[in-house]
Amino acid sequence: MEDSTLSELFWAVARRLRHLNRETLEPLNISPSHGRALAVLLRHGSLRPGALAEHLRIAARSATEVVDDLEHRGLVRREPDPADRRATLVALTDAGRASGDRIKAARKAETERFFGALSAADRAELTRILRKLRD
Amino acid sequence: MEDSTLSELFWAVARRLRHLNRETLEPLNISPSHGRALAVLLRHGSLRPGALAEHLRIAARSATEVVDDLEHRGLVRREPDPADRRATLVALTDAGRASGDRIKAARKAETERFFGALSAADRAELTRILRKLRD
DNA sequence: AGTTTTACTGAGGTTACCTCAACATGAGGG
DNA sequence: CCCTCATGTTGAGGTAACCTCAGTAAAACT
Repeated sequence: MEDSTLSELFWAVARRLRHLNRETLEPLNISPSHGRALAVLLRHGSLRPGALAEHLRIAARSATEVVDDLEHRGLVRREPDPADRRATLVALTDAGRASGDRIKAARKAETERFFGALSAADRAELTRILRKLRD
Repeated sequence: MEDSTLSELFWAVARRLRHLNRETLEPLNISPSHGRALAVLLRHGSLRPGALAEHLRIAARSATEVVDDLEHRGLVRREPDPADRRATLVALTDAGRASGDRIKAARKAETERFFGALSAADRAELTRILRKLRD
């Protein structure tokens, strides 16, 4: 990786962060994509599969699959949507909520571990610059 | 995405960059992973599948697959390694070299387009900070 | 009432990886 | 020289996380 375009540097960092992420999730027995789904449900409460898909930016059909898996693991439960008989609501079970909380905590610790290598000033700079790139 | 931990900000940016990358590669009819392999071959010349795998940080078996695809598209060619009869060398064909050059140019333009939103000073800062995170 | 739209899901496909085992060759020891 | 062990590649088969397309049921509009 003798390369030094900004893109490649960026990807090298992304790679490290992704690995770290996988490592923090592994002991919780949760894949990154399931983790994301749990986080969304934790933030927004019960959602229809379609809405969950939008939050995760995946196709509705793929959300069905994620929900299948989570349901199979007892982390979510499908309930009929009282407002629309075509629809289903995906709700966290107690186990799911507990799992989600653990994930959130682990993720926070991980972020601190990773970006803790930077000074407060550098973190602020990075935040400022990344915001520009995001928009 | 009301969230603003540094991790999530970072991923939001990564997402934009990945999309841009896919867009630049699409008209060249090359998938990101094939593009990476071509880039490695362009930089390092003919390589054994195993060595290619190391550069791409994937399993040797997976490199076989990438090479299969590229060979099928006429972008690389397998040659016997004169130094070791167990081994094979993966060499770029003329078409592969041309394709690799086009990719390199497109990628460079893309990087400039993306990070061009930043001032020179910001780019320098970002480089400095990302380097710290990479190591 | 009839048509169109919306919500979900079965069937089946894709990409980009993986492990494991087979097979050939190479390299070192006795 | 033979035997064992290591190395390089690949067939077989698997996985995660996506996708599209088509079907069914219910809702909404005309």
